[in-house]
Amino acid sequence: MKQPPSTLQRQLVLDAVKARSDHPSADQIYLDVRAVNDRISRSTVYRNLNVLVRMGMLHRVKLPDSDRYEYRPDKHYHLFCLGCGAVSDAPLDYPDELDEEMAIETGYSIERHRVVFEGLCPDCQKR
Amino acid sequence: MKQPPSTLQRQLVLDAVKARSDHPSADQIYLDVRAVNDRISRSTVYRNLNVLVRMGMLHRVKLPDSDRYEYRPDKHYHLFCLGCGAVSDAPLDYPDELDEEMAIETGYSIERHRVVFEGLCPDCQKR
DNA sequence: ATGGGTGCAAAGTGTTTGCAAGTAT
DNA sequence: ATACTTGCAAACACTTTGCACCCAT
Repeated sequence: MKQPPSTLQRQLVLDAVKARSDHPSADQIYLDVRAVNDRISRSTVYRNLNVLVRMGMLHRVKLPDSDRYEYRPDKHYHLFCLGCGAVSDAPLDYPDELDEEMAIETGYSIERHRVVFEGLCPDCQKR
Repeated sequence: MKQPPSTLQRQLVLDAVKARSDHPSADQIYLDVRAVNDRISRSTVYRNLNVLVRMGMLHRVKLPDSDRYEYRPDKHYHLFCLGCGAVSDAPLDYPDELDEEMAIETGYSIERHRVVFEGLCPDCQKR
């Protein structure tokens, strides 16, 4: 039941995330949205991020510093740079079987797993 | 260079974490420490958790809700219950090779990766 | 007219920090 | 003496919420 955004504000939030591939934080999205329309409030951006995530149109990435958002629909792993906070998608497949295995082993019903690789990006290594 | 805790407060914080296997949050640790000595402040607990993590005597587990702490020294994965927030260690080995692979593929220098399985624990499934 | 969405300011969490006083070596 | 640690309160970063108003159906 994926509905399209029903307000201008919602659409702008979605567009802002789509327009970036660097996993922006809520506040970066707010700033991008503000650059387009400076009458939109921070709470509206936060609220709409939550709505869009609930609708399944965006995904929230949980990182050591804060939550980030992405448009890419498939589950995947992430790389986090401890130096500059940059985030990128990891070149690894998401193994669904692992969730099933874990469910069987532990009795949990597993919805997903999240993986974050932490290290220094090439730029930060030079410094 | 693992030094033993040098103050009573530090020792109590370490003891409180050691005494639990349920990955307590900073505030739960604060409460446990308070139960032993009610003159210890919240900031002292937070500060000492940071010190102990920096010393390598404790490990910080990054979870969707807040940071948790554990004494177990080896890297491993975690299970997080979306219902009640319970955390446990996952029965899976930590593959060091994966960090090397990722480093080669991406140019990052990888320090570690963190894995959290999210789902419902057996108790929460019943509800 | 009804239900959802908005902006604003205030409140909420979880954590850190400035500071003056205290403690250990 | 020196460097480190404490308790307190205030500050912080990030996010959510109460409320009155607005908009679209």
